[in-house]
Amino acid sequence: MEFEENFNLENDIIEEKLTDFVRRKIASEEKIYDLAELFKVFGDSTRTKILCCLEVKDLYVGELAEILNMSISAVSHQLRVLKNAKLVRGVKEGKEVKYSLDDNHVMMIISCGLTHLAERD
Amino acid sequence: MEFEENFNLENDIIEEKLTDFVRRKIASEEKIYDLAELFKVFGDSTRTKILCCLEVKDLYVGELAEILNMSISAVSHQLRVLKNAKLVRGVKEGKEVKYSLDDNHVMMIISCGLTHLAERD
DNA sequence: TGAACAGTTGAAGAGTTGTTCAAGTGTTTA
DNA sequence: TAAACACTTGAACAACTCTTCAACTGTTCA
Repeated sequence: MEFEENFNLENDIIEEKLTDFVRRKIASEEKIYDLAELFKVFGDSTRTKILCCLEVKDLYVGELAEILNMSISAVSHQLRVLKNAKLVRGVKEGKEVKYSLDDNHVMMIISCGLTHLAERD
Repeated sequence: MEFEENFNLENDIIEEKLTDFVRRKIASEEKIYDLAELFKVFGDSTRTKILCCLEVKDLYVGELAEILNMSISAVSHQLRVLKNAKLVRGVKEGKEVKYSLDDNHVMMIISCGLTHLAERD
């Protein structure tokens, strides 16, 4: 009885230690949150397709819309999401806006994912 | 008038070529879809946190629940998503199920994202 | 100036997602 | 065998997401 209490207590301490141990080892709450927010942006095939297109060539919104066979409005909405995540950049050229990738990490992340897909099957 | 028609036609052709050119250069519709599905899995901080924990140590569902301060049910639901994406693996050990990372690409993708976050600010 | 063009933006609606709760499975222990 | 344990599963619901539509901004050209 007394022993069992001690045993449980010890278990609790070990349990506590494990919890703290893992919590201390992983990235901070904030970093993991930002990371998930970043991946969320890649987690839509329209946006991923836009990024792939922009790797090939800088493009106007209308061109992207034609390539993706989507409305200009839908593309524009997604470009805003990509712009907020600092994955693309838009430069006004007269009436048109030319978009390009903002960062060379973008395609690194994408090819990281493609490698995983290729090797998991 | 005739010239203008030709000119427009030529424009259409050039336009067509750009569209085809970019479409041919990018990954297939299916690959991009799968890629987005993969990133969607990373795009939730609970799941990303689970992956980070499992990098530190193989863990039981209950341990994960305690570390993340979540219900066992919620964790189990997310583990199923991760299992379906072949990112984690669960092995039954008596009453308990021990989960581990299924693939060494998992942490590569995560650190790819962390690098991007670190260098963009 | 005004009409056409290229793109942005806000609201709305259908669809999706993540958590909770309650009920279930399968294993162990008394 | 019955109770306890460690999960899993399905339904339900609130919160979020993506596209569409209509209205808007800003630029060009006649």
